[in-house]
Amino acid sequence: MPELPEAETIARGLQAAIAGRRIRRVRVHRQEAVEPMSPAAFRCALTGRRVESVARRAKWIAAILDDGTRWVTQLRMTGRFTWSPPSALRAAPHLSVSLLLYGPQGGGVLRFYDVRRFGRMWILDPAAWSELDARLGVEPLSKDFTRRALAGLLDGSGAPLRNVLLDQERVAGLGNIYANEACYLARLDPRRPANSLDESEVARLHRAIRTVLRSAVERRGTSLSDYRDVLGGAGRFQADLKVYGRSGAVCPRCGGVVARTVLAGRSAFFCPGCQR
DNA sequence: GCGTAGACTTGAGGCG
DNA sequence: CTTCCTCAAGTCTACG
Repeated sequence: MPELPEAETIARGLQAAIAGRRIRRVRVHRQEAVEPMSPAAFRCALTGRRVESVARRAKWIAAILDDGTRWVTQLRMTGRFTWSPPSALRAAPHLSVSLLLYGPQGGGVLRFYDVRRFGRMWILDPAAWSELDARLGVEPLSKDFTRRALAGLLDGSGAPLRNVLLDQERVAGLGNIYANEACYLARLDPRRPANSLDESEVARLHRAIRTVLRSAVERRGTSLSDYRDVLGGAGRFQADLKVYGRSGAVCPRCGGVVARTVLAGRSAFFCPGCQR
């Protein structure tokens, strides 16, 4: 599911829902979700803590707690949060972790679901968080992500462009949907060796990455199947997809036919007519 | 060091 | 209708 725009939408939703509230109760329904911590240690680390704020880094969700630790979630493919009033509803299938939170304006239940069970949560002290943060590449919507910075990242690799854009140690937050869409918008063949781009092509790609991500954040992400925001709302960027998941469709720019190929074991979509 | 294949996991959709 | 096969938003590990 979630790439940068989906994680951003979820983080903003969590900030609105739980920032300032205190965690009263924690239940771990699937212990793999918190490994290598034990469920008991995880519950103990969170219970009684106040959530100061919630933000996104790359595709990770990080809540800062009042003891200085970070409660970090990696959503992977199908991880999903829901926020609901404490009274309401029973849990649905695939529930991994649930928390009860209260604040001055009342409380609610935060639930973490994950059909495919890849999603994980950790409690990190400041040093462990710094280590994680340092391992991740530049935020593509930050001002550190310059054309020059992108050129430097691409120069280091002869692998296909699409694969390099997926490398979280280079650019942090792009996943398969937006990497493919950015290549399309930049009119670049995703199979091109990353280090073969000239200056104007790098400039086009830089602009395309930012345009695609900003637009997808504004649309609250792409809902192809599982992804929903914390209140259950779908994203709307799926209507704007030009190539991802659209092999055989007509290219809206040149009238060619969108093709699918496999790069490093994952689908790549592009229009052979106008991506060079 | 670099790049790719495989593994993890469950469910949906296509095909016959 | 059932069965089998392929594929899926991510990332970590193991090889060549």
